[in-house]
Amino acid sequence: MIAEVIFDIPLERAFTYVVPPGLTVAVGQRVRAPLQGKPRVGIVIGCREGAGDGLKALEATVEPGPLLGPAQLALTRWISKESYSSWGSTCVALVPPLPPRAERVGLPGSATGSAHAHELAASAVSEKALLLTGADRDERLLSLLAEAEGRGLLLLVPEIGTAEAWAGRLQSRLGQPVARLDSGRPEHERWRAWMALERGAARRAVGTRSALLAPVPPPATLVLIDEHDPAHKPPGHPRIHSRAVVLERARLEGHSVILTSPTPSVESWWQADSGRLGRSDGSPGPWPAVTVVDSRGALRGSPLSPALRRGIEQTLARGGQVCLLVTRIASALACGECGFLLRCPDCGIPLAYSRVRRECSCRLCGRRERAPDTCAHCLGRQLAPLGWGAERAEQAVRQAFPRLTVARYDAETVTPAGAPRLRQRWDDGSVRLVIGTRQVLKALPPARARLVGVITPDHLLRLPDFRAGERAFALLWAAAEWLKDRGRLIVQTQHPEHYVIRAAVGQEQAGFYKPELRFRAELGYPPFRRLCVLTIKGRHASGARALADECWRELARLDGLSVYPPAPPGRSAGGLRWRIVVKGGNDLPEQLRPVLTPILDRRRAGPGVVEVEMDPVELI
DNA sequence: AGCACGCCGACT
DNA sequence: GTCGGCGTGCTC
Repeated sequence: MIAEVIFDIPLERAFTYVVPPGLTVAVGQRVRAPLQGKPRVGIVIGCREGAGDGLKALEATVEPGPLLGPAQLALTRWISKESYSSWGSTCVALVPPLPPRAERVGLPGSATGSAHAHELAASAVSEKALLLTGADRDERLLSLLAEAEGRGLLLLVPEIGTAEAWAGRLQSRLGQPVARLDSGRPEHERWRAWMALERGAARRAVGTRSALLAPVPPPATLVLIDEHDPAHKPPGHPRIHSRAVVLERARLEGHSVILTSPTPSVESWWQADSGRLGRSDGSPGPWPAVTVVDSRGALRGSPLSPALRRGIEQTLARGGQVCLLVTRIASALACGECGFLLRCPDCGIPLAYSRVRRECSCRLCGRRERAPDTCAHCLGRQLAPLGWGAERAEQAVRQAFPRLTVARYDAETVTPAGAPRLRQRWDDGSVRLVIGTRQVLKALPPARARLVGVITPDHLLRLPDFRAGERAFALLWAAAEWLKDRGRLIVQTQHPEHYVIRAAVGQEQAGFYKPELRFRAELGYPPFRRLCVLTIKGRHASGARALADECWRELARLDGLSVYPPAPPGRSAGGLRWRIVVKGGNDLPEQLRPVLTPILDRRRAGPGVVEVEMDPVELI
């Protein structure tokens, strides 16, 4: 007996092993096999009769039966083709963690098969998918799930923080235990939860990304919470949005889908507009009093306009709490004389400036360097931070309110372990004012908050990223929804007439989606066309340039695409790194395949490497 | 001659 | 992704 196995490596090929006597394996099963002399974990994708002369032998099976049925394997193949991630890395990323040592199946093992190794649905009978918006969406979701009592359920959240709350809510509403597959739980628990689903001992699960393929019996309901959240396309392989996977899985296996979001992605809104997705808007919900502060000509030296400063003083005097929102953690460093913006010489994006550490760092390549004293361009000495990142805003607020206890909440300052401590200090009122990025709204309860100040969303509105408006809209809407009608929302902006600002503060969704869809249609952005970004990295500037030109020439020969010429990411003259943006139709991955496959297959044999990002969430 | 480093092919 | 073989070039 011979088995074909794929591994977590960036290669499309499978490796062939002989199955030793006493071991039984099936397609979809997880196994250990030697690769480059060391045992590694892979997935069996094929079995056939044969002697297997000269082949190495499988070492062991990990579970007694397959983890992935035919339908899930077909889905992983689809994900791999859509995302240009190898089939092996796709499969390995989407199966549960390894079992605890005691539960491992050694030699010999027996293939028991799973309770429901799902076959492909005979006819794709996925009921119409539903998009839930509105302030009461969670409650309406729970009602829908209660009506579907007895069906399987897989509820996917964008990050671990919300998994616990959802598990609790489901349990108290539906009255049955919910399997936890989110990465917030220990590995052995996640493995056991997956196995319980496999056996049919559980049929409801809450999870994060790695639970996308969890075995729920069809027809089940697949729920994607906060479908607009960029966290649904996290770093790492496979590079694909969970929304796309959930919709395709439902089609293949015959599940139904519910997407929820206060501010749906423009893609999903459009799907609903064109009838491919049902939309249920629910009630608009309570809204805060909103003040839009026109900060044109102001805000040079302080993140606090007089109106916001007064608002903070009054809120504190009445015993309320304050949340100040920034749109990014770090500021950039710019020359006050010539306007030169300090960028990473390799990557071309502005370097993040930390005044505390007196250093600049690159978000892409991780390069760190001491903050310079003089401008490399004009030799001027007026280098100053640009924009209100969390660090700089915090310093300014501490200066303005020296006797106030101020806390900062963002990915850089708060560790998963430190979050409960801050939450405690917020709950007991020892922290009266918190400055943070949008995650702060999920981490802290709004009960005693009476003021939210958005320092400014202008940075988002001016980014050369077609999704920036959507992100600004989502931030403002989330801030208002958090506060409800308990307080005041103050937005400082130099663009008070911008449709993103007007729609958000006016609690009027159509005011955002209508002009946004028009803009995207005119310029050929999603959902009207699909995007792909190629990043070309070379060891030498000349090689990188040559490879970028080659990619560009080859792509330009394909029909039905718009291919933009190679450009350094960001605005500075690059060298080692180039970026090519491609626009195409719904089948963009297939359109690109004849050109990309030979180039990707060369790997490091060429003058550089090419990375493919389909459907990018941010273009910066 | 001896070693460090970087490049490149191979992985069953 | 990761390992190891091998060539270039520098040092003792």
